[in-house]
Amino acid sequence: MSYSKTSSITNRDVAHLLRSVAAAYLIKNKNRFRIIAYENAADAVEHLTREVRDLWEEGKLDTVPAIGSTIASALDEYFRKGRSNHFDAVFKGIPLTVFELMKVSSIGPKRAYKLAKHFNLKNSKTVFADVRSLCEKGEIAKLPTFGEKSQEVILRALDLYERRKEATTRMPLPYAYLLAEDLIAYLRKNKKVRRADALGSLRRMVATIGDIDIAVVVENKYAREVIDHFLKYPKKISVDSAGKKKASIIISPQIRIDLRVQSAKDYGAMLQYFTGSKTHNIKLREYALKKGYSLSEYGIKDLKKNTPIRMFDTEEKFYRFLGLSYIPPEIREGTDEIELSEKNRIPKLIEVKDIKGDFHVHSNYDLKPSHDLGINSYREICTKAKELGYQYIGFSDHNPKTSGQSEDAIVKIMAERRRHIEKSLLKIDGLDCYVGLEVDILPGGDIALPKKALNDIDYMIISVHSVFGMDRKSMTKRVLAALENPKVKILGHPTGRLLQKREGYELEWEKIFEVCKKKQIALEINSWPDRLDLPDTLIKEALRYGVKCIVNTDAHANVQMELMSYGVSVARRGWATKNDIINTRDPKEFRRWMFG
DNA sequence: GCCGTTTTCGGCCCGACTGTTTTCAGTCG
Repeated sequence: MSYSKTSSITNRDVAHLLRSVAAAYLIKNKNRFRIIAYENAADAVEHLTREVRDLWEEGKLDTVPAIGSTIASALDEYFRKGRSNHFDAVFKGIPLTVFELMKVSSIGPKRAYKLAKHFNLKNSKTVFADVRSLCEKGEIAKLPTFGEKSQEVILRALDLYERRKEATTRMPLPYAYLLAEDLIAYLRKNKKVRRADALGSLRRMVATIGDIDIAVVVENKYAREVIDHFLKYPKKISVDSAGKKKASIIISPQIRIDLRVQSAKDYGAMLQYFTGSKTHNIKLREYALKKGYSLSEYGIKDLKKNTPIRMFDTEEKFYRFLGLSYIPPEIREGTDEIELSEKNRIPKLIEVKDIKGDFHVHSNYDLKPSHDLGINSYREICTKAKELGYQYIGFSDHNPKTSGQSEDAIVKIMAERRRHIEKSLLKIDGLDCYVGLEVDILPGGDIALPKKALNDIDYMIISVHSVFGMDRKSMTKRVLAALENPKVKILGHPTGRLLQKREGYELEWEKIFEVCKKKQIALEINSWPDRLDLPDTLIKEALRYGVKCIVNTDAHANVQMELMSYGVSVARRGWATKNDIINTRDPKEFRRWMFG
């Protein structure tokens, strides 16, 4: 089973391995709860905030939920030797092509096995082409329990799979939002639609979105009509399924839209169910079951009494009936939110209206920067900040480039910039302006600004903008060295990830957290759509360490200053309260943090 | 195979849609 070098095994690899075990057991008709156990273990590994291989090295595999003694010892052998007798035994007799075929939607373990066995498919490299040609020859339709329609479905799914492989599979949250808005506007054109919401991972504000989930309120008798309307969405490229209560369309090879219709009186249960996450829902249902209730998208059934299902028009009532306080969608990830909600200890998460300033904004002032300029002047940025209701603002142009100009020239540029800002923004009522700079962290850990220029700025955001490929240890050393500079107040987009384009670099986070806490340096939560960096799981860890964060937009144009809400949503997913975020403080307190 | 402030045994989330069947298996979310 796809054994690779054990030192580079990622959580995804392990999750895939465990899922393959589950599939193998399903094919062999083993106890279905054992199958579920392996699927749960795979889910758990996928949701870990740390590398499972690191946990294994530290002897902490048993701290992973859903991994018990059996799976732990099999994984132990797997990490040590690159293979495990236990897993090998499970996979015995199952062609490896099965686990390839399962990547195609509509092909699950059973059908994959039937295909691989019956047609003796052994070459994982050609298996998709092999199945395609079997479809085209009409061979698949002849198989028992398959048929003409199944053959067609498989052919279509193969098309999608191959087209999807070329493209990235998920899109950054803000792009998905635009798509969802367009669809909702289209749905509302049908007057029978009383309400429409984007749910699922969109409502939970996950950084990258795969499918888009939409729910609408419609009177039962019009459900069919609204679903038909949905199926005629102009951007649709194919219909995946269409029933009386739900339907799915594909709008590009990698984007599927699921629609559910429900009446107003039980819409609360629908919202709850369709928002997810899957893990949250499963845990909630297990919790309810212990109290004698069964949950579904239609409401709550009392298992002890033979009463009709209880309906809820709002989510708040749904949770309250179960003895739980409301849980914001952003933290419904199946960690510990249900336990805390039961004890009424869900924190009050930060909101957009709490934000009082933006500290990562690029202007068009030409200081011969190392990276791109913005398009608005300092004054225009201030006007925008006032419009957004901010009480302070920080200008953080990129540092002047270090090649091609002397240190003295750079010092001069910086002094001139400071004079320019002070002159042009002498008095703006109710808006404190800070002169900042976003400075590159050079590969050796130095910062890309001469010492003599430090006097002309109030604060520095330091960021890695080059040489991303360093190993964890060296990168940590590099960042720690740069954090020592006294003018550093913010570590910018701390992982350097670009969603769907570039993985972030690895850091020894405990060390970073420690220094940031000691020196009162804020970790940035960057709202830029392709960044959303710091990621939510790391925010949660940072806050546990007592580190503060700051939410910025990294705007290069005024309109981008409006993207703050995405950064705030990431903060919320990291369980951040107002108190955890520096730029919610009132101007006086903020000044104290800046210069204190 | 995992898990436990009712349990170390006896439970384990719930339903829709499709195709191939003629009551259900497979897949999906």
